Amino acid sequence: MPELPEVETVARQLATSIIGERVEKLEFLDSKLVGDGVLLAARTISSVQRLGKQVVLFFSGSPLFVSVHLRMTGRLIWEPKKLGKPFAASEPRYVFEKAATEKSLRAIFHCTHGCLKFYDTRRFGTIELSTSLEKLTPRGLEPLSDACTWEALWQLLNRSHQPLKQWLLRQDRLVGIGNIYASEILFAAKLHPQTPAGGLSKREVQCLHREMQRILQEAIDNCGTTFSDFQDTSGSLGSYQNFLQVYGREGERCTRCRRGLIQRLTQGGRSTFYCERCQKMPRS
DNA sequence: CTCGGAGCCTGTCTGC
DNA sequence: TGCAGACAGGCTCCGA
Repeated sequence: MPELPEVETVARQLATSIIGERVEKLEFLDSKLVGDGVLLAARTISSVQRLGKQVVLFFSGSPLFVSVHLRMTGRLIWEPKKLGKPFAASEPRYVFEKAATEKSLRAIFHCTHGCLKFYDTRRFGTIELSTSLEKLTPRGLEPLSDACTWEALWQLLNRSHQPLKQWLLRQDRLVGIGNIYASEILFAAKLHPQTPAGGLSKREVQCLHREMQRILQEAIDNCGTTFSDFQDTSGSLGSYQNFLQVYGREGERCTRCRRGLIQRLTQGGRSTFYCERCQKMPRS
């Protein structure tokens, strides 16, 4: 369930390992993944960056970009040749359990000094090759960019009748926010998830904007969120799960007001968590 | 144009 | 113990 902070973490840590690596070939092991891997032959990785929820590899020479979308269960793991002991790109101390995960190996970037392996249990992830960075760049606003002022957010929210929680998940408006952080941001901003997105006051938008940036930044500082009950706790080993106030806490008492209980509701087929007491629906 | 729902996919958990 | 069904969820597609 990588969202912006998890993808940012993966991109940053991957950058420390693979910049300067020369790709020999890109091998696809899943019929769902297609592309001309030969294009990458003898190209050198010059940069790794996050664009929305995608990890994008930049190459030196004529324009060529590889975008990896991790979706739900995708993981990128750098396995150096010499060390013999592979490790997660996002966590050097990670003990890799080969037998358990080899089945989900979907693609391999063969490089001079090792392999960058793409694992994806549920096969939702994608790898895309493009000569145009513009094509790969998501349309939505980057929530931590200079362009994302509260006024810009207000403009985007304007006129939408969609419930706020579902609006936050729309990548064509705002990129990077997923199910976990949407609940956390709304809790922090004391906004009910079913509040119509376009109906917020100026003050509420300012608060939403401030809390969104604070939570995403704090999550990045903690290397994202990892759930211990997740199939195997590999990939990014962040610690932000220790800071989650509402997500996955149905029935628990609110840590803020200490009186309300955390409720769960389904919006657009996905779980939303909120405090029944301090996230009131606005009077319409 | 906006919005909601189905479908994609597989491992885990729950109930019978 | 074994099986069926529900569930997790980012994103695209389709229909209203």
